[in-house]
Formats: sequence, C-alpha cells, structure tokens
Amino acid sequence: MNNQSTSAAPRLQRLDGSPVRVLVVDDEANLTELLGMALRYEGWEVRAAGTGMEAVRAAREFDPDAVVLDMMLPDFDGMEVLRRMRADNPNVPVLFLTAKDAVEDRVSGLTAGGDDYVTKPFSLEEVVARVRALMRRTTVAVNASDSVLVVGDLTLDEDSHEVMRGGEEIHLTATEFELLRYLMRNPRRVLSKAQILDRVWNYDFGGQANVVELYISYLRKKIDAGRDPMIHTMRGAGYVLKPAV
Amino acid sequence: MNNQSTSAAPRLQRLDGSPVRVLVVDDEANLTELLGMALRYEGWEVRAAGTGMEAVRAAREFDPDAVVLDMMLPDFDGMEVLRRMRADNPNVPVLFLTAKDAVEDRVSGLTAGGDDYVTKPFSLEEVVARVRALMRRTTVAVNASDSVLVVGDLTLDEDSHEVMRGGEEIHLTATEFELLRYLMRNPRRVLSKAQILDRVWNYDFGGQANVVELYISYLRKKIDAGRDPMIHTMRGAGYVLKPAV
DNA sequence: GTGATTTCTGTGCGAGTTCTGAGCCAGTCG
DNA sequence: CGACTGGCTCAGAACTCGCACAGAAATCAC
Repeated sequence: MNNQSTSAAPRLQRLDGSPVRVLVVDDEANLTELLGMALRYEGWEVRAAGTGMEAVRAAREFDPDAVVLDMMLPDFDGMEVLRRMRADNPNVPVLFLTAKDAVEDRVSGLTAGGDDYVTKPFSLEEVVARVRALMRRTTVAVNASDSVLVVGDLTLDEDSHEVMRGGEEIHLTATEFELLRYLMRNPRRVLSKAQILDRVWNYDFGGQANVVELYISYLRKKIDAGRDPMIHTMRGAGYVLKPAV
Repeated sequence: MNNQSTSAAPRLQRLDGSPVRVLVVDDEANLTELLGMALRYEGWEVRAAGTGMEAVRAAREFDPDAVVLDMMLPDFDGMEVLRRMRADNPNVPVLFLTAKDAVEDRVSGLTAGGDDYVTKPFSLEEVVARVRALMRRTTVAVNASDSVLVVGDLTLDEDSHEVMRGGEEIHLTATEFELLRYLMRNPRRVLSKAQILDRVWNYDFGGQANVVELYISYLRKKIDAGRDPMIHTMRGAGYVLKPAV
C-alpha cells in the first residue's frame, strides 16, 4: 500500500503535526483488519479493539481523534461503550457501524450530535469519507479547508455533491459520485479494478469486476464527453485520473 | 452529517473570544448525552449535571452563558435549582425541559423573565434554536445579528416565525417550519433523511423516514410552488436547499 | 365536545439506478 | 497471422427510491 496524501485531499493532522488517530472497534477481526488498512492508507494511525472493554481502555490510552464503533459487541453494546468513552474523551466523534435492519431508534439521534453512522455492509470509501467528514467538523484539523476536491478543471464538492467540469455542472448518480470521489482523492495514481471494487462497492458485493468498467464508462460519458479525457485506462493495471493536458 | 456553522447562522462567542458555555441538567444520562452532542456541535462548550446539587455547583464553577434545565430532578426541582443558581449567576438565561402534561402554570411565568421552556419530547433542532435565541437576548454575543436566516430570496425569522419567499409571506406549520429552518441552516449541503429525522423530529419518534419525504413535499408546495425550485432531491443521498438560479 | 388543522401511516406507481450477460473491438503474444 | 486476453458498450432485467394520495390518528381552538 502506498501513501495517500494528495494535493486534492487535504491531509488532516493533529496540532503537533502528528498523524490523526482513529480507533476501530469491532469483534470481527476481518473487519477491523479491512477498515484498519483503509484508514492507515489515509495516513492515519489506527488502533483496533475487539470488545467494549478493550475499546474503553484503548480510548483512554490512545486518545483517538475519531472512533469507528460497531453497535454489536460481545460484552456491552455500542451505546454503553460510547457513554464510558465519553467520560474520558468528551468530544471525540464516533462513526457507528450498524446492521441494516437493526432498530435504528437507538442510533438515530446520534447523528444529530455530530456523530454519524453507516449501515453494514458498507463500502470502504464511504467509511473513509464519513470519518474524514467527522473530523473536519470536530477535530483540530490543521488544514480545515472546505470539502471541495479539485483536479484540473474538475471539481467535486463533498458537501453539496456538486460536480463541475470547466464550469459546467454535471449530474452524477450516487455510485458514480462515489467512484469519482475515490478517483479524485487519488489523482495521478493508478487504481486497479480490484481496489476500486473494494473501496467503492460494499465489501460483501459479490458481483463482477465488470461493473467497474461499466461505471468508468458512465463517468467518461459524463465528464470526458467531447473534452480532453481525464480518465485513462492503464491496460492490465487499472485506471488513472489526471488533469487534461 | 453536517456542519452547523454556516454563514446563515452567526456564531456566538464570549467577550474574550472563547466559546459560549452551556450547562445541561437532566438525570437521564442518555438525554444529557444527546443534548450535549447537539450543542457541542454548534461549537459550544458543554458541561452536564445529573442532579440539582451538581447543577448549582457546576453553575458556580463553569459560569455558563445558558442553562438547559430539567424540571424533574431526583433531589430538588427545577425552580429550586433556578433560585439557587441565580444567587451566583443572576442573569444566566434558562431553558426548562418539562413533561408535556406537567402543570405549565409554574413554568409559564418564567418565559416572562427572559427564560423559556420546551416540553419533552423535543427535537434537537428546537432546543438548539431556543438556546440560541436565549443567548441572543441576554448574552454578550459578538455577532449579535438578528435572527433571520436568508437563502436566496427566501427568508425565515427564527423569532417571529415569519417565512417569506420573494416578498410573499408563507404560512408554515410547526413541523414544516422546523424542517425549513434546518435546511436553511445548512444551505448547499446535502442532508440525508436520517439526519433530518434526527434533528427535526422528536428524539423518541419511532416512525418511518417516509415522513421526511412527505414534509419535503409539503414544503415544496409552499415555497417552490410555481417558482424556480430551491429544494433539490439528490437521489440516494438526501436533499439540498440552495438559492434558485 | 366538536370541528378544523396538523401529523403520520400505508400503499402503489413510475422513474431512475444498478447490475448482468453477451458481443465486439483492440492490443498482445505465440 | 491467428488466438487470446482485457476492456468497452449495449440492451434489457431487476431493483430501489422518491413521490403522491388517501385516510387514520392526534392535536388544537373554540
């Protein structure tokens, strides 16, 4: 894996310049593994915990800038963990992971506080974007710039979901938007279809790599149509987004 | 997920530039939690207390600019707390939380003093707005601008509850008003149905996300009718409010 | 209380979106 | 040159999402 800091995606850091810290809490080792990689990939420092007890302890020692927290834990549940964690870290923002069909009563209300939640299964891109957004709001981010990604004459506003190329507004569907966001976070970097599939699609998506090609083709029609192309195919490797020459 | 400090909602602060302080008093930890998050999210500093004793002590040490105070406390009741608190902080405004069916006689006289009350269950949007209004009246707000939100040719007065589009007055019901207020506090930002539900509806509302769609449709009929639309649907993401072009 | 207003639930339709599968084209390599 | 691999696109199937409508329930005003 390689370093994520790009010109487009402002690097968050703590006041002392050290990397941002994220605590991931889930009892499925696979998932903390997966999330850990995605978050480290952003240049963040990641600690994992598998139980509520561990989580509370880790929160105290590790002093994270954000927490990704599964609602279902073997010992006590997410809300309880939250409460205990807040005792030491009153302001740390939390991204909850919750089952799709779980009673959202308990989670809803939380997002109101500035916390947020994502339903399983999720795409890594989604989680990363949410964690980033959480920190933008609450953490001491040195580079607290606005949420607009820029590559060449292409801009994407993560708040308003507006996408423009050369001053012209472009309408994208939800999936197209996430794909483009991922590409724009990684300009001039070749992203393999597997990577894209992992990041943009839900982690348990069983489909074909074909969809990536399909959606790349949709994007091309919308953002490259008629203009100098920005999306390039690296045969056998993947795709790159870079400013048109 | 949303960022609350917008151009539309002026940021309050103390004379020395430090953040405004709010004390939240309720014996239900869930509730102080929830309120605390919502208020912190406004950029305010929050302290919580679970009993009347704690509240009085906290008021003395913390010197809050506003207090959110439950009428029902395990030790002594809200009025008593108020009396003792006022001994040290004679001018601090208080927002009372009271049960719906509680005798309102005792509370009603309070609003005259510049204080205010809200009945449980409430929506977070409501509480935040009221606290803001209280401070506007009594606190030294650096940016003590008026309480009118403006987006394009749409204006909403948080005090008088007047809403106008292009000079024309529009009558909204209570829920419609709160929904529009939330949208106008977050112009050009996509708000998901879950977020809207969390902020605008009462915290114990167990209903469907369906209502959000319904009320968006009501609002559209009233503020977008015939005109250039300001409320836009971002399919799969949520809704955005922005000035008509 | 009674009627008016407001809020909410449930359902069904239509449009927009996502995905599958197949066929075609273009490099690549024997 | 021919076979193969990887990538692109089309068409349509399957599905999801948002919206409207109608009526039930709750609330408010008198």
